[in-house]
Amino acid sequence: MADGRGTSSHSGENLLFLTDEQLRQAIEAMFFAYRGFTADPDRILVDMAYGRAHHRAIHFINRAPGTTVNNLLGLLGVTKQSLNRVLRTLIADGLVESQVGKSDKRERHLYLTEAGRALEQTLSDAQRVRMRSAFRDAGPEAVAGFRTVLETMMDPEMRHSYLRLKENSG
Amino acid sequence: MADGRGTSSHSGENLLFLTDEQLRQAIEAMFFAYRGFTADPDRILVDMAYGRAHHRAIHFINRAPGTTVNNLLGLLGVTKQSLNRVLRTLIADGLVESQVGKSDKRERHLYLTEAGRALEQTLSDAQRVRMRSAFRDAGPEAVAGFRTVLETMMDPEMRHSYLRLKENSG
DNA sequence: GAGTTTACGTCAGCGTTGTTGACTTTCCAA
DNA sequence: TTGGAAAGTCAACAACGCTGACGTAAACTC
Repeated sequence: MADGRGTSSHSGENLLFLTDEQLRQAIEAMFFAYRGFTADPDRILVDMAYGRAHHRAIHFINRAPGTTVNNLLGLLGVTKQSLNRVLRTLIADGLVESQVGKSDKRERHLYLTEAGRALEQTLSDAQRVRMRSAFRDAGPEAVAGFRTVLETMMDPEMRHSYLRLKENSG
Repeated sequence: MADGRGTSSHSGENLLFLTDEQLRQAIEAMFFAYRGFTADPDRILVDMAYGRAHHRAIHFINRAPGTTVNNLLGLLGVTKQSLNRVLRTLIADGLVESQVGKSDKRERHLYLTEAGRALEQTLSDAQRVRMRSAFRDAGPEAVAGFRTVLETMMDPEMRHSYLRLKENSG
């Protein structure tokens, strides 16, 4: 493995395909691309007092309106305290509304306000511009492959969350 | 745009293909997949006193041995002070060696020590396991598409750095 | 009905990693 | 020889993760 030729013991095209060098390049591509992926919303957020964590919270509240704090915790993969710090400011700033649950009053259901939806739109528009142009340049087949690989790269739990969101939104 | 049908004004398959909903799903896929992407090395790093920033520095020093601090700065996209904090600990711990430049003595050329290479191997092995398995499951065509989209998603500067690294190692 | 668990909020403290700003040292080049 | 680039350092700060502890209310379970 340390010789850079890969651990694959298959023959034919698979050996070429799965060399350590190819994988290393993909790792770098992932790193550089993710930088681009977050760059546009980040630029918008610095002008406000918000960061990437706020963007993520807003994104998922928009995707799953009425979601509970616990549910959101699972999606974001952070601690309650970490999320709370973000939610507190968003609620205080009138971007997010927290409603006590009807059937279970311990739960808080989260919704974007009008202002919250506006910010979400601004942020996701910015992010989609880059995605759309990359998708257009790469072509439909490349995009299909892109999504397939991303899905298989997720942790199983996250894949489950991802697919559930996908189903509930068409 | 707010109606969720996309900004595309083209007709035919492109309209279906580039809906805001499709793009939104891709954004989520990118988010969840990146979490998986970093999860394995992160697990190794917590046991040491290191974080993701150390991993990135080690990765690129390994990829471009003898690179200068300034060069590394550009690749990582962080400030000199931020990188310096990381490099200092890596040098103190004997994982990275800093050599004064011969032609230009202001420059420091960075190399991994034996111990540094060992850690790099451990980290990238862990990261490659997931990539390799995702690539195998998704198949060669999906992988080609994956890489195409990632490359078109990068900022032009980053794409240039990426391609340069690729040439020098491919 | 009492005791336990669950959901949520909060306080305090800490670590990593990013930022600016100011300053010094070294050294190349005009 | 002087200006400026490269590198390093110090200080201060912010975003955003974390753990641990504590409190409250509601829901459950025996």
